[in-house]
Amino acid sequence: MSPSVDQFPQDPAPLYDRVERYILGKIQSGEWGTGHRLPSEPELSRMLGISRMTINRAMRELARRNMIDRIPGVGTFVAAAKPASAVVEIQNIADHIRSRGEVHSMRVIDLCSMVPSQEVSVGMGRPRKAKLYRVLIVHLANNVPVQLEDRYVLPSFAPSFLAQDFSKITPTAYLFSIAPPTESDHLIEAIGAKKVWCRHLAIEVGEPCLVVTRRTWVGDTITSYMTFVHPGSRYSLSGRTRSGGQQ
Amino acid sequence: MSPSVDQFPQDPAPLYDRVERYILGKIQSGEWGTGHRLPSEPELSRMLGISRMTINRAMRELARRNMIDRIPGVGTFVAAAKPASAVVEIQNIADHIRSRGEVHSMRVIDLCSMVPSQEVSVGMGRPRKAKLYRVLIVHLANNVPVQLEDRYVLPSFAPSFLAQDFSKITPTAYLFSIAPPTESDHLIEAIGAKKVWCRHLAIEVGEPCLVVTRRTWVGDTITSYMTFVHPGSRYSLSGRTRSGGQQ
DNA sequence: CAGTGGTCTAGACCACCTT
DNA sequence: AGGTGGTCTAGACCACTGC
Repeated sequence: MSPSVDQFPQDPAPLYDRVERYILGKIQSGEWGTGHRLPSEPELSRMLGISRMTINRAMRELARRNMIDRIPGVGTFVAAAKPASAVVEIQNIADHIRSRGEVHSMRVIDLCSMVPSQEVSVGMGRPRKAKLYRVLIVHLANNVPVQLEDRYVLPSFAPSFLAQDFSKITPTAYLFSIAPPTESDHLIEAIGAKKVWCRHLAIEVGEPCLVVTRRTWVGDTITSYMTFVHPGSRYSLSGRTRSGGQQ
Repeated sequence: MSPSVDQFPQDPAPLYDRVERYILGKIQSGEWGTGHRLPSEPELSRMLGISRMTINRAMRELARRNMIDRIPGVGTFVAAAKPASAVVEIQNIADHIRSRGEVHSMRVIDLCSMVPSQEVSVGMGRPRKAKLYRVLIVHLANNVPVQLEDRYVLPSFAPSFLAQDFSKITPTAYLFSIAPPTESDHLIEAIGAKKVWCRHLAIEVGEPCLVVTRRTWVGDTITSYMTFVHPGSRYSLSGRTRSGGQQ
């Protein structure tokens, strides 16, 4: 008896989709364990009575999802399960606040052109005494401060930066409108509140803060360097992940 | 003059790949701005002298990457640039330590069956007084404590949990060997050190700690609930993101 | 050498949208 | 009715692998 991909004949799903699930079923049931060699494309094509192109599309999709490994000239194999890389998305603070039904507002503390600290200069790969635009903003949720944003921006990237009203548009949104970042990195730390932060966030010195430091690239140049300081008691990051690997 | 996809005739890249880059070029150069309607598949097929199936594969790939929006019966449009969702991966602590060239070791403080706190019971959706397996471990990097792992495990998922030697295999690795999690969620907070943590991590009460709370699923059941406590001064999370959206 | 996956084509049918 | 994307097929050629 030839195996059938049609476990649910009335299923209107595309054929390649059903082939994917047919293969996934074999893997998840354990019938095809890690490292097991799958039937070749022509073989599956004959077995299921489906065109090779359709089989190919299904397997290509599974390979993209790292469920199987394909080696030209050799064969196709069930991939080893890999740890789901737990992931946290750093959301836009304004959206995050609004999504919780709270009111987002901003208070601009400083907006100027200045020579930044060496940490920032080095982090952005700028000459020691090169000036950058800088904005210091407090983000409030229902009038309670939840984030202190300390941001430096490459003047040549955003020449009109100093003319913006950052109580109305977030620096993130403004810079995004010039050009969306192509890349970014970030560092998350727990740090005791520094004295400078306290008056803006209405917290005590030493109180645990969640600090996110982030750089954004547009092409090859670093366009912005920023630090987000959140009172630990009023802000946290969360996320949910479907397994990236197998199963 | 008909446009050519062959800007680099000696380029050995597959045709669909060159078609993708041809389209991306139009978008990134601004010639086709956000919302611009792309030529239809048959149209591009004629324009470039390439089979419709190949055009389709290229466009399907671009749609998967959210570079274009496709509406059956209507057309294909340049997608709006979306904020790259900055993302942080929560790495396996042992790998993380080793990748920095340090020596990872563990000290088991507790391994037992117990009724957990209500927070854990509720978090795992268990009856109020149901027992769970629990392990409390300190992870050390070069003999310096960097993580306190407080983990609860569903007994029916890992019946032999209490018989393991968790100074040799991490709970994460052991549970993974039973069945890789299919899903997980997580919460990252900055919290002042509680008294219980201090002796294990060699820190002072109130010192800022980076706390990650995580649950893992296998199928529909929550198999494990864990809290990772890191001294803020000795541990941080980092990551890098290529833009998820456009350009 | 035969077998594998990677690619490409021409043509076809379909459901859906717009006119 | 004509256009659009979605899918599927049969057949073809290729580079590469392993025997």
